[in-house]
This record gives sequence, structure tokens and C-alpha cells, in this order.
Amino acid sequence: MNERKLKILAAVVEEYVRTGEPVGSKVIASLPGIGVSAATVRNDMAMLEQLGFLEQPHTSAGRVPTIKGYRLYIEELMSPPALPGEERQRLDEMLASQGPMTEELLIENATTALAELTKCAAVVSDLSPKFSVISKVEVIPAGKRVYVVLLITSGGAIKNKSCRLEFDLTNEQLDLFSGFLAENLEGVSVADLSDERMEDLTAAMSAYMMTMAPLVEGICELSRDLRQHALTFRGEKNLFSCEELDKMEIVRFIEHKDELVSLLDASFSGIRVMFGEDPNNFVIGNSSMIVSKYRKGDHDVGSLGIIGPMRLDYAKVIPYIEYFSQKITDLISEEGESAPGSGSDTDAGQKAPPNG
Amino acid sequence: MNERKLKILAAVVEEYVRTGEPVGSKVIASLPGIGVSAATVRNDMAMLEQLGFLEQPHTSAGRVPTIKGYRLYIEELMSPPALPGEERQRLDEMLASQGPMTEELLIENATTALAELTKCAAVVSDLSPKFSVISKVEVIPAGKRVYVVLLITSGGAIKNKSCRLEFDLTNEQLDLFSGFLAENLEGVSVADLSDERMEDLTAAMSAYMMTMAPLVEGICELSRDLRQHALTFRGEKNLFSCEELDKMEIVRFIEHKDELVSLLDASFSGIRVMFGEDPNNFVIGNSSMIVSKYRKGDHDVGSLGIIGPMRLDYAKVIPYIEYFSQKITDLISEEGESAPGSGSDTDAGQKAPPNG
DNA sequence: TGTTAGCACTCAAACTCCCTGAGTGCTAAT
DNA sequence: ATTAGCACTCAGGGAGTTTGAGTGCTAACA
Repeated sequence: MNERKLKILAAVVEEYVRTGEPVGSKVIASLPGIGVSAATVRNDMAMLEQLGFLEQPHTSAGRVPTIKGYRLYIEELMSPPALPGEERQRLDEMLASQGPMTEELLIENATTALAELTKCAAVVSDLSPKFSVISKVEVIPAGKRVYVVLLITSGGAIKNKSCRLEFDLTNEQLDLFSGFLAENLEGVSVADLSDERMEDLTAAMSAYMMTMAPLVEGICELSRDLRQHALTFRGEKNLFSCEELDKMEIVRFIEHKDELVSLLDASFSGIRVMFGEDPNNFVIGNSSMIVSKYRKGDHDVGSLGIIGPMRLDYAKVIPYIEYFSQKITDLISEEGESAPGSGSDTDAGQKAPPNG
Repeated sequence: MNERKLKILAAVVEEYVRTGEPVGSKVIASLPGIGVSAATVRNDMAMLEQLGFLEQPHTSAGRVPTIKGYRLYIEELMSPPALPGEERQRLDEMLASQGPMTEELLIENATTALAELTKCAAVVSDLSPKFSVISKVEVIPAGKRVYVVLLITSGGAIKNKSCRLEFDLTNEQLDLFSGFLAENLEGVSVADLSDERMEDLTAAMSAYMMTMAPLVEGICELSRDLRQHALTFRGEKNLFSCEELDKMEIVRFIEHKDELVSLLDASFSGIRVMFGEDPNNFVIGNSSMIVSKYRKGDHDVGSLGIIGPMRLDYAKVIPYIEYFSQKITDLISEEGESAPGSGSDTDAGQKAPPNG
């Protein structure tokens, strides 16, 4: 594997990404920076094919990169351009929103921006609320025997749920219960708010247990919500407008996008690129997925990435992903100290990404 | 137009819906209940074609219904089966949910169920919160100078938003403001909660205006939210798995589904069937949309329907739509007095005069 | 007058055959 | 080690052919 062969491999990848057609020796030879004849290129390409970096759709066609070829290109060969200052500014603007910012809103903007910039589907799996702190618990009477429980986190997330009790509560009961909740839950990390902990709490106030059970259950559910990966998904349409992906596979994929979480969860650092090769895998065939983690303080608290065709301009899109993951890390990490902004509108059940 | 011709038209529609292939005279002649020869059928079909109810994809193919043909079939010819009791029970179960039922949840369940049952995309445009009553307004401190405003309606909708103030409120200020809001807003119909009304209110408490402005603005926004059509959409995947619809058109459609509201808004009664014929229209070509209104008390407060291929088993799906719209009407109308439950039994089996 | 059998006609779809051209591998010359 | 040249391969596209489902029309029949 000499220098020139690598250069030719890179050229094939880039040319193929650009045109979508198998690329022949003549085209490569005519490229600036190659400087050898088509015949020489042919010899090298034959070698690269033997090594498994290229393949031919059929005998008389040009070469196309294999997954192994893409991988080598991405890991060693490509040179992603640094984002110029103006570009960064543009990206920052896409993350911003007119109201003050919450983590949730930030994630949404980032996903939308990523989908738009890369013309791929974009996905963010966010676990950051889990590493927030409960800043407020409220129980609000909302009708005959109906009560709304409300959980607010330091990250600005607001979750609510209405519960029905068997009996109405007296004001004293309500105050007592509210006080109890405030004392025991406010300031507690969401991560610590496990079901067991809740059970301990309810045991501690067993006198009221019978009556309050649905409220406690409601709070459990809300905290379970907060501890769970929230999946944000944008740009389905970009998948559909992509010729090389099978429409039915896309549909199947979108239906099961929850399963993405397991892929996004995997621990790694830096940028990770996966290819939809294994037909048993739920991922779309002939697709690729590029992911990066972001952090909050010292924890990895989420992953963001894109899903698109394997024929993708990696050198262009990877810097976007890197920039966003870094930016999100910065923004949500600093957020801990200063109070969270205002402007969120969380709502029970609303905005489940339109069911696929 | 004699009896037999109508029977033949109906047979062509049903056969075409069943097979998806243009249907020829021989097939029709062999159907039970026709009892004439293929030649006779041919003569009748030629007549039906002249009248614009059928057409031929090409000279040597069978006949396919035109839009006019579908319309006649739907309005006069088909006989939708009454839903048997067990079927109704199954549908009721699909509407129910384990937790306490809210209008919002009901709508969601109905949309999902409709998409699943009909294998089409299902859509519900809901305006019912507008005809609910504010049952609770709360302002909750949620951090330094951050307050969450919360609106709960009699229908069970909960909206919240966090706002940032310039200064922290004293307890007295908070109590006073809360009391003021409760007194002036609770029990008020959401429809009456216009921005002007809010302005009047704020004028009435102008002393606090400067400080409270963001909160008032927040409440305005929440009530604006409540007064707006909420669009619920399910079953995109069903559109994509439908051969006869153009994938790109589907994508375009899904991107602009907000524009559906204008179509769903139109006032009509009973069941309405529309066809995606006009290419300027944003609707998908070769598709059809079946909609029905539902009411709350005396107002039409929403529409629900499905979008699928024109080649659709109308006789099967229309009863579902009728049943759901009746059921939703019953459930959200009774809700005013007693809290909504799941389980009332109502008759929705009448044949609605469809509307073109 | 309405219905039917028969026949000639039509035309999309599937298939075959052939040509073209891009691209290759191999070999001999440089 | 590189290159020019040549024979070879093969997908894609166009033209011609066949097949068969389905039609309209007409003449005979009840």
C-alpha cells in the first residue's frame, strides 16, 4: 500500500460521492494530483480491489468503494475542512431561539439544524434530564378528585400528569403532602429518584398511602420519563428523497426508531461511523450512521448523529456533528450554575414525534 | 341507467378495489348476481364509460372506476355493513386507556386506532379545548426569577410555560396575582379568553403590570395554544406502503400537513369524501380523504378522517369513521357534567348522507 | 326489443436479438 | 515501474415479435 494507492482510493471515494456513478480509471487519471496514466491507475485499482477496498458492480463498470474502503477513507484519508468563523456563527444561530433556552429546546434545534445541513435524517438521544436536579414538585387540584402532579428540573424540563384519586383531599392533607414532597424530592438528582427511593418515601408516610397512591405513582411515572432517553428525530423526508435507500426499509426503520437507542447508547468516544450492512440489523441497508456523544459536566448524557446513504460527503458532514456535540456539551454543562432560562412548553404526551 | 347497469358499476368498483387490476367483462359476468353474458356486460360497460363512470387505461384493458364512478358508488350503491356488537366493543377498547381519560388522549387513541384499522393515514383536527372552560390557573415559582404558568381546562388539557421576570415576586405579590387570576379566569370559556380580554384584565391590575407582564404574556400564549386547531396525524407508514401513491408526493404532503386544517375546517355534515385529483391541490394525487365532523354539545369542534389511496374499501372504512366520530362526540359532550370515563354505549350505525 | 355468440381488432407487457460504449485485464514495449 | 494497445466483457437501450386479455361490432336469436 503505497502513497499513490491511497491517493487513488481517496479519489475514487470522493468521485463516487460526487457523481453516484462507478468511477473508471480514465476519470481518476485525469484528476489533478494523480499524474499517472489510466493503465497505472487500473493496476492500482485492481490491487485495491483485491485488498477489499473497492469493488465492481459488474465486469465492465468502474469501481465503487466497499464499506472497508469507506472506513479507511474516513479514518485515515479524508481531510475535513475546518469550519470558518462565519459558518460557526451561522450554526450558532441555528441553535438559538428567540425565547430563552432550555435543554430540550436546544436539543430540538440541534436536531433540526443537523437534518437541514446534512440533508440526512438527524437523531438525538438525550439523557440529560437524568442528570438534572428536581427543582420543584407540585400537586395541584384540578377538578373533582383529579390532581395534577408537576415536576420541574434544573434543566428547565417540565413534566405533568393528571391523576385521579378515590377521595378529595382536604387542604391540610394537600399541604402536608406537598410539604413532604418538597422536603424529600426538591434538590434531589433525577438519577437518584428511582422507584425504590420512591417506595421508601411512601413507606415513610404510610398513613396517607392509601389515598395518595395514584399521586405517588404519577410522580414515579414522571421521574421515569425524565430518566429515560428522549429520542428526537428529524428529516425523515431526507431519507425518502434519497434514491439509493429502499423506501420500505425506511418505513420499517422509522417505525422502529426506538431501537436506535440501543445503538446510540453504546459507549465510545469521538465520532463513530456505522454502516447498514447486516440485513438482520434493523438499520437501513446501504445506509450509514454517524454519531457523536455529548456530555454534561463529566457524564456522557446523550448522542447525536445523522443517518443517510452510505454515499455521503463525510468530510463535509462530520465537522457539523463534531461542532454541535461540542457546542451542546458547552451549553448544557454551563447551565448547571446559572438558572435555566424560561420559555419551555412541556406538556403531557404532546409532541411525540409523529408516529411512523 | 337501469338497475343492472348500477349493479355492474358496483361490481366493477368492488372488484377493482379487491384486485387492483382493471376488470373485464368476463369477470363481471361470472359474478353471482349478474346473470347475463359477458357481451351484455360489455355493452353496459361501454354505456357506463360514455356516461363517465368508468374508463379504460388503454383499449385492450378492462375498466376502472373514475372519480365520478367512485362518487356514485359511495353515495348510492354501496351498502356499508353495520358494525356487529363485538366489533364495537373492540373499537371502544382501542379508544380507552388505563389512566384517566382526557380529550387529548382520546383524540390520540382514536387517530391511532383509525390508522391501524384502515391501513391508511389518519388525521384528527381538534378544536375542542377552545370550547372547554379554564378550570385552574397556577403560577409556580421555579427558580430565581423563573415562574411556570399553568393552565388546566375542564377537558383535561394541561398547558404550561416557564417565564422569566425581571424581579422575584414576594409571597404577597404571588398570592395576590394568583387570586386575581383565579377570580378572573377560572370558569371562563377558553373561547372567551381572547387577547383583548387579557388586555382588559391586565389593565385592571395595572399596578402590577410592569412586573407581571411576562406572566400575562405567557398565559396569553397558552390560551392561544388552546384555541388553536391541534392536528394529530398517524400512520404515515401506511401511505408509504401504498403502491399507487407517489412517494415524493407523500413526502411533500406530510411536510405540509398543516395545510390540511383548511380542508378539515370546511363546514359540512355527515361523511365527506374528497379525491386528490387536482394536481395544484396539495393533496396527494390518486388519493382520497374521508372526513367526518364530531361535536361537543352543539358545536362542531373537530374533524377526523383518513387519507389513503382512491382504491379503498369505502364500505368497510366509512363505518369506522362514523362510529368514531359519534363516539368522540358522546364522550367529550358528556364530559362537561361528569368527568369523562370510558364505556358509554352509543349507536353510530346510521347511514350518513355523504357529501361530495 | 333486449340478449347473446362469434369474430376481427387493439395494445400493453414480456421476450428476444442486436448494437453500443464504457471499462476492464493482459501483454509487450519503453 | 509505467504505459500504450488490444481483445474482451457486459449493462443498457432500441427494435422487432409474440402473447393474451379485453374490446367493439354484427348478426342471429328469444
